[in-house]
Amino acid sequence: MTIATATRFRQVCAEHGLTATHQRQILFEVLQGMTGHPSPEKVYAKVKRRIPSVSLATVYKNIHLFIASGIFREVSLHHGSLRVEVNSRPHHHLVCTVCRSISDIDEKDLGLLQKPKTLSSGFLVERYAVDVLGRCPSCQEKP
Amino acid sequence: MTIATATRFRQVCAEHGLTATHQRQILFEVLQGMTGHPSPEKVYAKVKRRIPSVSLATVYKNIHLFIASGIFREVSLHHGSLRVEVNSRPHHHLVCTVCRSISDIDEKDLGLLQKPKTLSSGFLVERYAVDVLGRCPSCQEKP
DNA sequence: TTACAGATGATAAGAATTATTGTTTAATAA
DNA sequence: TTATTAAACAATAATTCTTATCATCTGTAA
Ligand SMILES: [Mn+2]
Ligand SMILES: [Mn+2]
Ligand SMILES: [Zn+2]
Ligand SMILES: [Zn+2]
Repeated sequence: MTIATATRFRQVCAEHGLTATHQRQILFEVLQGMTGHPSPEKVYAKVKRRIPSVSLATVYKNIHLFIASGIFREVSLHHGSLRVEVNSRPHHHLVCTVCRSISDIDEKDLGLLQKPKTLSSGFLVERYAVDVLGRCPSCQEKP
Repeated sequence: MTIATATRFRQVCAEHGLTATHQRQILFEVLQGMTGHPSPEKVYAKVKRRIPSVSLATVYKNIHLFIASGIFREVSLHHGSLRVEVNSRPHHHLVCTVCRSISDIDEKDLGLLQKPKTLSSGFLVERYAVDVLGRCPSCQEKP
């Protein structure tokens, strides 16, 4: 870790009211150096190289803390348990970032996309799934 | 169950090459009668009212079977484990429906949306997350 | 009707995540 | 600097969700 990195980490912690612990700093640096969408286990493996005594629970807790603070995001808000889609109409989803409730919105009511069927990357498109992220009516009351 | 429903179920099974068992029929009817995005436990509870001896494992297995056959969908392809987003640029995701790999696509390269900031439903929009579902290059080889 | 591949129910096992608890540490003020 | 204390930590038990195993049963087609 460079002095600059360390300083920036302390700044980030100050901004979000977090205690600047050694474990958090290494986790922060490890995450910044990773690509893709790593799992907690993958992150843990990397942190452990630099802090052999680190606990998996600490990695989980601090990933959640970083996410709650907005320092990092999670890839998907619905990574929990399996849910069955029983609505056969073409539709998308309104996902509340606070309570994680999911409600349907008809494709036409969203009215926003012209969907390219091919992408330069060689990916064969089947369909688009849009999550509109935000706050549901009942979660707008408390700030 | 009406005769019509039973007949339609047999037809669906025939189309997809599935054995038409009693458990599957009740599951099918229960799913069709539900709204929202039920969990396997919720579905199990309803099936159990009509077949008290049914096993949770059977419900899981047949939900997966229905999904694999395309009779129902799952709400999200990434409902597995937590993944950290370490890419801070505005981007969306290409999700392979076969191997479930997730790769990034820059917002501008997707180039498709004009995003309404308000929705009639009273939902407060923060941002949009688009999953482009389809087949990644390596999964296009096998049909 | 019978044979049998495939489905079911009971339950053990596994994977991912969270809770608990005793110990250690970072921040702050004397 | 050192003492104080709330917060964070490591270790690990517990919980939740899902899948695997296996003995028994059943739907299908000959
Ligand atoms: Mn839906
Ligand atoms: Mn991404
Ligand atoms: Zn909400
Ligand atoms: Zn693929």
